[in-house]
Amino acid sequence: MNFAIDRTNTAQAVPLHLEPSLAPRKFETTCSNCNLRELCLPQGLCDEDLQRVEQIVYARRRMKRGEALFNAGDDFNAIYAVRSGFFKTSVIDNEGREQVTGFSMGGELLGMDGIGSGRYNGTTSALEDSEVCVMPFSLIEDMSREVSALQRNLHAVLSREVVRDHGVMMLLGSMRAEERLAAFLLNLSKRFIRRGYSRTDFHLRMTREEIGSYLGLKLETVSRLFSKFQEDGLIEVQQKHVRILDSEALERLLGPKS
Amino acid sequence: MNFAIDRTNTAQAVPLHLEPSLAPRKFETTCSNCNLRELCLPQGLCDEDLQRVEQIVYARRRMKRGEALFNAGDDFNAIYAVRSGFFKTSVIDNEGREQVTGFSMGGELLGMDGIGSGRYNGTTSALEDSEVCVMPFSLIEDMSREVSALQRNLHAVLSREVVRDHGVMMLLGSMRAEERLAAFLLNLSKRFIRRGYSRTDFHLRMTREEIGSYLGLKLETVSRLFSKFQEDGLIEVQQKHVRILDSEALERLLGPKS
DNA sequence: CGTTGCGTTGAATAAGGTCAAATAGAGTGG
DNA sequence: CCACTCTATTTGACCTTATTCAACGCAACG
Repeated sequence: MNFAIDRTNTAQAVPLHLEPSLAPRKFETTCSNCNLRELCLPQGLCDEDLQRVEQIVYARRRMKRGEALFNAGDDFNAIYAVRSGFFKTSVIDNEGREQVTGFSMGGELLGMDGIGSGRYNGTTSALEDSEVCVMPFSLIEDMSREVSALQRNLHAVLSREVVRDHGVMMLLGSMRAEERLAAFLLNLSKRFIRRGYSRTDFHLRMTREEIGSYLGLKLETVSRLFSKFQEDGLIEVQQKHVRILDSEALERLLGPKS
Repeated sequence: MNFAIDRTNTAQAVPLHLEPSLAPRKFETTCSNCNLRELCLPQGLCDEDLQRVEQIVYARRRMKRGEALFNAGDDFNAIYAVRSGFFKTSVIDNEGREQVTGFSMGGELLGMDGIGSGRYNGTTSALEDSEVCVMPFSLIEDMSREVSALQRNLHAVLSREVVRDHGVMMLLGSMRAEERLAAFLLNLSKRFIRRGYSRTDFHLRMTREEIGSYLGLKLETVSRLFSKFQEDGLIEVQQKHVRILDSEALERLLGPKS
């Protein structure tokens, strides 16, 4: 296993997929005045550190719905922070089966699966028109040697990704279908709240099939469960729009085996 | 979410669970002459860096079978490298269900799930008498600011943990029971090979129930599959001893859906 | 040599998957 | 703006897989 990452070029590096027009420049929105700051890599940094860290954002990239931010196997250069929009990440096995490993929204980081091997392990694509901050990883490494608060945050972010994944394993390995969907909805709700959206009303950006893949269920099962939750008065669903009517009951579903 | 890690004490830190007898000292076996070096944190380091990095190993800890290295919720101080033995890590949900998230053997690192929150997220315990190297995380952070090869390795290790977890999600979310067990056996085999053990003959240190938890199956299902694989001439099982007779056939099981 | 934990096996059951058909929307080009 | 297509979703009927419940065997250990 070889994880030589090309770090001969750092600040000068121009990832191939970036248009020249996206070369380094001052952005209207910097980390300092980004409203996602406290959910993102610069979380908790003091002003001075923040000034330095925002230099890491080498570019912005706008994505259209359906577009891939990176594909499994692509050379790893950068990690990305979601500035707006919604993403899914998935891995494909030898037989072509897709497993969605996560959905990402504002402030969350993408591409960390590429650090270890120098190639992205999964494919990440936009589920709606989106924008990301491009952060060349070599810059992050350089700067985190100097700004220890950044170093700490980077480690924390990586570690929390591991913790998140263990939660998904629990979901996939130990929960029944109903519980999985309830956990999924509550998790989305919680993340929307932190971003200032409604805790009860939201628009799912992913299909039933993508939800199913993430939850280890077939799309028909997901659809049936949505209908069942609706019949039971827990939620209201119409296509991609969901309203949570009784979140306590959803929480209870996660509870005792019933 | 708060991930303040106490780093007021670094080299002086004496984690509470360490006996005074385990205070820093020269070890018979250092990283430099550890045969697991290339599977572990110091992978690929030059001699000079290695000298410095082996200072990180603050102590060794011997573990008896069944003993917990750390429990979910314990304060996070250190990550651990397995020097010998075998471990399982699991998380427990609100309703007391256990999900095994991984099994670890020589050279693999434990406890990285604690970095983000300052508390270990899962419980790791020894499945046989074992020994670990104790590496206080604050030392690792300090040194990885100075030794960039260490920094790179730390990031790589964390990232590979994420990749590994995504593989498990694929297994749990998309594979059928037979495929899961086949994948499990082949994965163990591969890891044993790298450590110089037989690729075909090994002793499972975990129970059927623990295998089942890891694979998202019930222990009876695991037992039946072992029997079936044996009937089909793929393996020979007797209790915890397994011999792989036809690894190509196991590989094929992972293949097309049959 | 009984106890205890772990593993195996069988029969019945339930949960979710598969297959199929109908419907509803969203997007597209005329 | 409307008709048309294509895709996503819903729902039903049936089937398969893995679980549940239960009994029994085995091996280690005091």
